[in-house]
Amino acid sequence: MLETAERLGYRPNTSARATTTGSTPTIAMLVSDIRDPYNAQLVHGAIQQARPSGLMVTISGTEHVIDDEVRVIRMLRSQRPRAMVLTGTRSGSASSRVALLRELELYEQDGGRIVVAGDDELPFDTAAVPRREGARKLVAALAGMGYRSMALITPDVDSTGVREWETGVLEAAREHEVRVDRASMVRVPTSREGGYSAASGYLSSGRERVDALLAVTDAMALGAMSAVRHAGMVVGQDIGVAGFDDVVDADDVTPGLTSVDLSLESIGRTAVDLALQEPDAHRRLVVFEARAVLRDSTPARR
Amino acid sequence: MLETAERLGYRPNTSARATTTGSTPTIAMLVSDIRDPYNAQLVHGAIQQARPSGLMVTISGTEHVIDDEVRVIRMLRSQRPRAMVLTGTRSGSASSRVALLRELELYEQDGGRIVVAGDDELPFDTAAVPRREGARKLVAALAGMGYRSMALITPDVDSTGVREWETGVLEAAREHEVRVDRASMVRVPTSREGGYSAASGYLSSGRERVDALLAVTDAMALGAMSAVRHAGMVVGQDIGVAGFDDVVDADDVTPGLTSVDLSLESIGRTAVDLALQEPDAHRRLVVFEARAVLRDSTPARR
DNA sequence: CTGAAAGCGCTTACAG
DNA sequence: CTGAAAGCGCTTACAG
Repeated sequence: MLETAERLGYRPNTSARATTTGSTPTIAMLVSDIRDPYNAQLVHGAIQQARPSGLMVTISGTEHVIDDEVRVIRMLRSQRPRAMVLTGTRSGSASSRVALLRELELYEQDGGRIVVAGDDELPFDTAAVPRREGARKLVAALAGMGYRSMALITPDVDSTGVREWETGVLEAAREHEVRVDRASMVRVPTSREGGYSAASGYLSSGRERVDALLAVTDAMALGAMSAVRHAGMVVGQDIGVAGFDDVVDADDVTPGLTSVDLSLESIGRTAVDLALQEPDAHRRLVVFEARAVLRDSTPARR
Repeated sequence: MLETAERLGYRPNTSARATTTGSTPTIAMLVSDIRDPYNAQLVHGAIQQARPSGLMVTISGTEHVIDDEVRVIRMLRSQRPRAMVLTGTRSGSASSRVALLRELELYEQDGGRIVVAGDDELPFDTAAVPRREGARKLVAALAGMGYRSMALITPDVDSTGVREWETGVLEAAREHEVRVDRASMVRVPTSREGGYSAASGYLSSGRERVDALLAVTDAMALGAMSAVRHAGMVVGQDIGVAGFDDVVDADDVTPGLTSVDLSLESIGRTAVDLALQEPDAHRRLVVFEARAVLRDSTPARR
């Protein structure tokens, strides 16, 4: 009997199973763009953790706009995934936010589990990206190496993630007596180009030179590095540049880019882990360790 | 009635639907490692194409070993995905290959569609990566810029993809009277480190210097670039280096890496496209255009 | 054209 | 402990 099944290549029908159990053995991840190494690391961690439990991971693209996310979640609900993992940050009106929470609540009522792998801004179990701590550690490390003044390269969209980073930077700056020039920087798109234009704008502004440029993502920092070069200066020597996320293959850029390792892969794994745990009365919040990774783009001063 | 459904947040149950229709509205992609930009581009293309049709994309990790792939496909069959998209290359014994084909055949008998996004080495509809043409174009372009001799950095695993690349290189080399030093290179892992060790081995071998080093992936080429630097030479000036895949953000490496754009994203899209077409008596093969992208790592000679 | 019934392949509660 | 029946939420073929 069993061997007949084996011979015929029988495989149990997950869908049929799911119609009785009420859920499908999959984890649905909502990710903005899988080509972004930040997201790829999260997803990779999730896949790793899901596989031993026989769970599939599905990827759905969402923009950072809540309304779009709501639409995706509605679609996803049909699928009855065991869990949804929300990543990234989102922006949108208050009413959009209500729609999002409603959609998620309906999903939970159906027995779905919701987990956030990212910023701690939604009322669900979350594996939190340690932006604030990471920013603090970075600034502390730079201060220890003699950096006394910094300018920040920040995105034009406001989000919890960016605020956390800024808060961390400012806290550590105050603590270590580092001057932060905030006013000077325009807010730019979270991209390489954004970083480039912000940095070159700053360098040509005639403002007092700062010891280092801090960008909220590695991509922006790379743009800033190239702006520094195009301004005829040497990164590291004339001005330090640091990123965030530690997602750039350090050996591929010269000089190596100082950044902050956010242990994204572990966050992805933990998100799945949380998803597989029974829901609890109190919300679970796992915060990871961040680690400043110092490279040649910020050599010790003097 | 309908509005009641709407108010209660009703969503049709895909699993129940699937138990009657026999398949699930998902495309299952088998990918080695989603963190590899090569794979991320394929997957991104697939997601783009799948979404308008209301299809989810699931990602399963596989090593490049057939037996592992067979295991994953068996699992996946339970899911009854509408289609499976195979990527990458695979190696394994003849009997493993038989097992793979059997598993895939069972899946097809169940009404599943199989599509390859990668090398043309399996008897299914395939969106083919234009490695051979790409290699030809690269060598032709370099020959046109005065490169007369090249050494190849090749992987230690044999695969259709590598053979295609080699074939393309050799064809174009013959045509344009470029000397290819094959014997000298050891076969190395397909990684940055592999590229480094192959290149440094070559440079310290005392062999006659060649005009350029050609690597079968960008990652290997990056390793080669750093080996060149560590050998006290200047990439581009003393020796050219070229990669393949055009997956490296060119602005982030100095000098920019010459490579070949394989239109991976379109290949991902097309794979889904093929998956959604009715199976046909004759196998469909879509071959894409490759494009040599010349950058500073291979300046014109003289 | 409409509506009730049968069936998809499972799981689970229940009778024997 | 085993095995037949009911039920999961759909689709589809069929009777009215």
